[in-house]
Amino acid sequence: MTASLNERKEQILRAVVVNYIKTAEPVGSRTVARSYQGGLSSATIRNEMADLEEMGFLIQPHTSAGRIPSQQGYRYYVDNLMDLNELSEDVKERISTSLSPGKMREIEQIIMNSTRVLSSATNQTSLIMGPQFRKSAFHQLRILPLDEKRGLVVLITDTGYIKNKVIDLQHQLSQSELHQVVSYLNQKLYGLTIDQVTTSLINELKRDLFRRLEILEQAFILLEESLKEEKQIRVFLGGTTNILNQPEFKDVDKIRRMLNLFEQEPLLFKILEDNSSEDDIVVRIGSENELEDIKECTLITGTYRIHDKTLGTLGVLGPTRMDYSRVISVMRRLVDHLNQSLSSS
Amino acid sequence: MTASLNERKEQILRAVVVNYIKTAEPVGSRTVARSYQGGLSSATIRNEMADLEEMGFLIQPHTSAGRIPSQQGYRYYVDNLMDLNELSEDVKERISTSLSPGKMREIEQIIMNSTRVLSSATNQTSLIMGPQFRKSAFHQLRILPLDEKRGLVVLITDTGYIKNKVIDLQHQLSQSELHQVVSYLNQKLYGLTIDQVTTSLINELKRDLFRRLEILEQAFILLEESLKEEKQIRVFLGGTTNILNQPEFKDVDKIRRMLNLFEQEPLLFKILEDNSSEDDIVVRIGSENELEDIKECTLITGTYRIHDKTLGTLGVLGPTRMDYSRVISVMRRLVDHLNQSLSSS
DNA sequence: TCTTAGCACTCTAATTTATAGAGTGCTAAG
DNA sequence: CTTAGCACTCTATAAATTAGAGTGCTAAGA
Repeated sequence: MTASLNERKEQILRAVVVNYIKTAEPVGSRTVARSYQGGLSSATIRNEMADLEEMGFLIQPHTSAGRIPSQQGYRYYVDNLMDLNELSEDVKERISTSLSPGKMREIEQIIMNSTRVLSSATNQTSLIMGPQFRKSAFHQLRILPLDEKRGLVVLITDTGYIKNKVIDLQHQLSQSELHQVVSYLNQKLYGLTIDQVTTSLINELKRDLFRRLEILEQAFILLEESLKEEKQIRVFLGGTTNILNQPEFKDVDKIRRMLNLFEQEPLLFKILEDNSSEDDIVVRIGSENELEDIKECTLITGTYRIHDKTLGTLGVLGPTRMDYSRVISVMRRLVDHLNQSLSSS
Repeated sequence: MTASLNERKEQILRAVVVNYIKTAEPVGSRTVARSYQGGLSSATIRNEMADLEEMGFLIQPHTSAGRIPSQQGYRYYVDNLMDLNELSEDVKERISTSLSPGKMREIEQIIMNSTRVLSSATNQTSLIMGPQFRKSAFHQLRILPLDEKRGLVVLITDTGYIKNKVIDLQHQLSQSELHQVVSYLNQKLYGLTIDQVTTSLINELKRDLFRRLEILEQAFILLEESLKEEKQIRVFLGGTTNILNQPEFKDVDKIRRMLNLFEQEPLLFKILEDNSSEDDIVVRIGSENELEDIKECTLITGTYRIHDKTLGTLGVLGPTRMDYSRVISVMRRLVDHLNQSLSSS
């Protein structure tokens, strides 16, 4: 816990942060003095700023430049100084229309729309992880015979995931046999989370069933496969090009590293998963992030849920100099809308 | 048709192209002289190069630099001078293993694997358009009741597409009613391409069916919707970061334009569709491309098919200075493998 | 004790100048 | 027709110069 600042220092720190977020240029004492309510000379401000630097809230890029906020400075700002700004009607509307139900029963649709809104309303890159398949509860399994040789397995979870997979039915099963198997499985698996459907459970069921039906090997293999395949989850990205507008990414090499990161889905997944906490919204500034590649970035994540059950996480990733107030406001509203529109369906 | 060149000019042009592709630096007369079989002085080469420039095959960035190939130069090289290089065992293997059947029944899997191989083997950005849904033939329609209120429509085409969509079944249909509708539709639609399933045909069927069943409005709406939704097609991208390694993209602004293009799926679709001709492989150099944004790029596309029916198109996009020989070789082999592995399933 | 005007000092970023080197075109001789 | 030789051009890099923003410190004033 860092010591708290007196009123005046707070006001100066806020001025520096706000200004720097807006202009991306180091902020000098004169600039702060101009915006300071009540009037103080730049010299006084200079003294205070020197103090703030010594205390670790500000940084001087070089001797004759203004100050920029340190990571600790941003942190103090977010925790104590920032006030959330009211969203424009335009943004509010885009959020509601893009999540308007009716059109969308598919969860993937909702997610992709969310990335779009999130990135365009914040001018940053957004990433969204859909409902965690592994934590969804098993709801229904169906097998549709397609022709003599092939069938379609359809797996449905309580969070609205619908996975399908074509499988070989080499040992031909009769309609009624198939039906028996399917209803047995549905009965046994209903309500379990996908994580709970372990290999050993499957084996147990298999043994159980074998007594009654003998040609099921195939059916089980496919079940296992279709589950395994979904262990990794999809992360959706939006507005990746937005980082190119940020002056901190004028260096091609940095751009490369970022874009490279964006192509590695497992990493993105890890980033989001690490941050899905009980709190609705989490702000991780700079080195507060675990992952080396984003230690110069800020990640703001929000978790959406349905009846207190965590479904997924959305995130905004950008330079530490990001408009915290705006991003958090947008995130707040989007999460609320998501919670609402998912609960109502 | 441009005039053809004499042996010596061809040899010089080839040397310039090959060298420039390799080094990305303008090629001087000395360099060409060194690699010239049979020995000629740089002065002679200089004269020839001056001729080639006047004829439009070479360009001089500025007076005291070497030459680089013009668009026309590349074209001549590709049409007359290039010999396809043998692929390394490594690449061959990656192509076959990534397309090995068995694992993959899903067409999307195959496509995504192809993007990966294509971009990594060419060091360029690859884009692939899957089987054109609209041109696939209707195969089967199924409706699975999920619970009282909802059903799952499953639409299957002859090219292996499986689309599903959850729909409301507000006016409740009995099992048998549903069954009647579905089998009627299957009978009527079988074998038509999706493009042929027009709104007017649907309306006709509707009228026809209304005589027998009255509560079908819903079912038809969903059919129409699920078809409409798929009008736009997915284009998969691979290796988008590869353009950052190309020296012609050291300018952040160019990068932005490119990445922006990559985010606009409809444009990518148009690019690929424009180039899916009868020819297997098409090379479009620079301004031969329609789209303004890629007039400084070369696009090499390949079309894969099954029994002479065009399924989809894959492309490699990079600067005009690209290793034509290698890209075409990789593309050739990948297309062959695709054709083969799709025909066999 | 706190504030502030004043001033010398520092450092960067932009601009100018100088320099080296690669490559050319032309000429004239073989 | 080929080629050695040479003056010339142009760029890219490095070095030098300059302008300006902002600081820290001092000393005087409230």
